[in-house]
Amino acid sequence: MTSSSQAPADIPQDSPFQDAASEAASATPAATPAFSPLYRQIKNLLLARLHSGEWKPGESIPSEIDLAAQFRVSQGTVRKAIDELAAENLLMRRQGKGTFVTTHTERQVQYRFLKLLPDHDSPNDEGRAQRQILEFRRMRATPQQAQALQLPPDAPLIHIRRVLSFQGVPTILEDIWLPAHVLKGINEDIVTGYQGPTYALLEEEFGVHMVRAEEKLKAVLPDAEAMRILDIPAHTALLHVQRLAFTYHDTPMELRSGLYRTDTHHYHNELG
Amino acid sequence: MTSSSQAPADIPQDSPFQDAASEAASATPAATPAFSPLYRQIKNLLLARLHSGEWKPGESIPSEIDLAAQFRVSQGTVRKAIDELAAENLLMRRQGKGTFVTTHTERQVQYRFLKLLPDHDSPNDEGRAQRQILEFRRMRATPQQAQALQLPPDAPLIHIRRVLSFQGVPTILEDIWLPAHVLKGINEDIVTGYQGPTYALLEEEFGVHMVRAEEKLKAVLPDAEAMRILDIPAHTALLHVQRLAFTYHDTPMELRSGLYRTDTHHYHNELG
DNA sequence: GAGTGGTCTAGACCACGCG
DNA sequence: GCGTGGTCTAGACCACTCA
Repeated sequence: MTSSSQAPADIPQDSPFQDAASEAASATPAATPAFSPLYRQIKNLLLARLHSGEWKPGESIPSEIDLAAQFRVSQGTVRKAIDELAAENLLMRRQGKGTFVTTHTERQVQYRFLKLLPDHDSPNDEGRAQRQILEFRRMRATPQQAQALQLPPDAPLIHIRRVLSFQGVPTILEDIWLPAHVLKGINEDIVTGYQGPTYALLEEEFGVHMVRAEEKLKAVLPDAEAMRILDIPAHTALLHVQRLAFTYHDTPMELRSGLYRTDTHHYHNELG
Repeated sequence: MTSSSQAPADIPQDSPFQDAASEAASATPAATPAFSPLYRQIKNLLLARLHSGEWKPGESIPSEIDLAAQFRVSQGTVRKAIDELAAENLLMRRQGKGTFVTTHTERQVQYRFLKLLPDHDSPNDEGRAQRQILEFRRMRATPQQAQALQLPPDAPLIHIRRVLSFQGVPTILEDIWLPAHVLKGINEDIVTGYQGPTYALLEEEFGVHMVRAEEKLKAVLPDAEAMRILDIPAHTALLHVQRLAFTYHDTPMELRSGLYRTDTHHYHNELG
């Protein structure tokens, strides 16, 4: 192997590594020098294959040695690429078993994005929330919604309104908006009948995998409907949580607006 | 030290990389000793030196090659230890320059733990918050406080009450409790006179470095005093943020209780 | 040009899960 | 016992910073 380039020498010329490596190595005219190490290019290839659905949530991907052979790089380089994807919660490593595509279906990580916890551990845990769908309808995006979801104006949306109850107490009133075009065949029965987290449903039925989210929190007072649905008096302050959730490649895929009761629960956050 | 042994000279005898002979010689405890890789032991040694104050915030630590020589391990092993510390925001790497101890003093990361952002980017940013100390006093920990801070009952605390204003508008009313025994020589003038984040003060004056924190959020209504200080009507819901901040080794060092106005600001959070 | 972190390799071996 | 991820080494070279 030549010492002039770290790129694998015996890769055919149409290999993406050839291009990427020589691009980085050759004196780029101007604009973006933006050196991209080999492991990051591998990472992007893995990302593309994840996004393409070649490996589905819950499945295992090829072993590090296999991938290293496929890409003609060393195991260490593949390893570093996987490390980053694991750090972003896209992959999960299990020693002795393999590397798996993250899923919202597994018990372990089912409620990754739900930060509301009971103030005191309830002895009778009941597992988790009970869901009740209040509304399911098709609508057109408002300008704000279209902008947030990066959709054209008036794009068709699915709107779901629901209540989550813990131990029989209605605690979260939530509106969810999703782009209709990615949820082919969705209907109220599917949503109502599904047991388990919304993101698990999206994953299983529509191949939409939520990867990360941003939330904006405010303290608010309930309107008449929220008072009624959550069964609370007017002077109960609520936590308003607006969420924008993303799938691969930072594509926004869900808008969510929730009202959380915080008299018996709290929103938990870790600061690093 | 010969090169035949994997065990570095400075590492305690419990290194799992000791050869079979010494492993057999040392009495292995009954309970599973929970295998700890070499790089994690290195990490703990670095952590100890950080905690000891040998390397102060803002300073650089020895180069990877130096450390590798000191610990008699390869650069890659030191590197992995530093990687983890950098991921935990204890160290910061700067290519070409060195590895530095994280500090709350630097502009870049000054407000790491403040998640309250203006709803709209204000054209006149003003930099950051104005602080006003309302109260500084010594007190004894309540049972709850003592428990949270892992202190003996009635342990002496410093209590600071203050208001943070953004662009002249009082926005955060905050109570801070700190163990008095680690803040030798603290007085009201030091606190009042200091410009900059509280954690920068603690770092510079008392060598206390906050590393991470946990927050519990609730929506509440203001009491009379909060209404007066924040200049808001009774029907303004506020975000109540209770924080427990930790220094090295997960030692709790600060208890904080804040009321945030969220009519013009919001609490921003990223979910991974 | 010297020094630092960052990348990559090839090979060896260890810990773990499972049939 | 085999295959998987996980650790560790030694050495080479690249990218960046600064004197």
